[in-house]
Amino acid sequence: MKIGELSRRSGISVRMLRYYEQEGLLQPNRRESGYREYSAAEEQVVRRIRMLGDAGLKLETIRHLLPCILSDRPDFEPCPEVLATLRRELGGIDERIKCLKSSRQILAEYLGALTR
Amino acid sequence: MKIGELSRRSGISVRMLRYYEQEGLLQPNRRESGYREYSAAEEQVVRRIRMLGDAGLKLETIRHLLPCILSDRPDFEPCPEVLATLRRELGGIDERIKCLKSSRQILAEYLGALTR
DNA sequence: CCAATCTCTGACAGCACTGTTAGAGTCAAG
DNA sequence: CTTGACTCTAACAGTGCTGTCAGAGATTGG
Repeated sequence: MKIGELSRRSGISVRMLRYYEQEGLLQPNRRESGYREYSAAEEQVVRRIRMLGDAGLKLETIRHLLPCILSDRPDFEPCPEVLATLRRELGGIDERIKCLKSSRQILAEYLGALTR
Repeated sequence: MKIGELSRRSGISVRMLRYYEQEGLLQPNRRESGYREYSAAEEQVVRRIRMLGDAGLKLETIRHLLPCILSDRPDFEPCPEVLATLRRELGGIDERIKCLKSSRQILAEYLGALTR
């Protein structure tokens, strides 16, 4: 599929799809004309990138973790650096979830008090 | 307390404390010299700002919610706009938590597979 | 074949946040 | 009172992400 359709399907702007590529997160095939051609697999990758991005990971971090999101099962010897990144980001996500839950509670309590 | 001490205690840079003020999130008293003087209450506000910020809320949003984090119980008629902001941000936080949990699962599964 | 629509690259701009630096003034311990 | 540490304001810089625009080429339906 061409970039416009992928954009429509994924909700990610054409601009950002090209940016993902520029940052090394995607390598779509090209037609002779130069047009990018995305596969269904790439659509899935894009959705995961987006999900991790929304979770607060930087694209550069996501790039390091690409091997993890390209295959469901590891089929290579895990480089210790990737392992470390994985653990670090997992910790960061847990931290962020904790923050969000605290914040949520503060706001929810307040909303409850307001609407009682 | 002066800005440096607050920075040390809260872990927020002096630069950012001044930025919070610039954005209307803090109004510390001033000594005659011009030095900012922070109260213990303000330290708590700063911590909550930080928490909400880490959770992904923009400072501008946090500013709208300030009344909610300044007092534990509402003592005024809730302006409908604040109410709407509150609901909207609560929804956004829920969404973000969902995202984070999904992402966490992807990474955790992969880490599990790698270290098995 | 033609026109409307899409895509390409490259550049510029903007936002939100954060750090750093400079030059001037303040504070506090000795 | 002197000195080193702190603070003030203002400005500039940089990062990460995102939009937009311009000019050229590709695609496709009629």
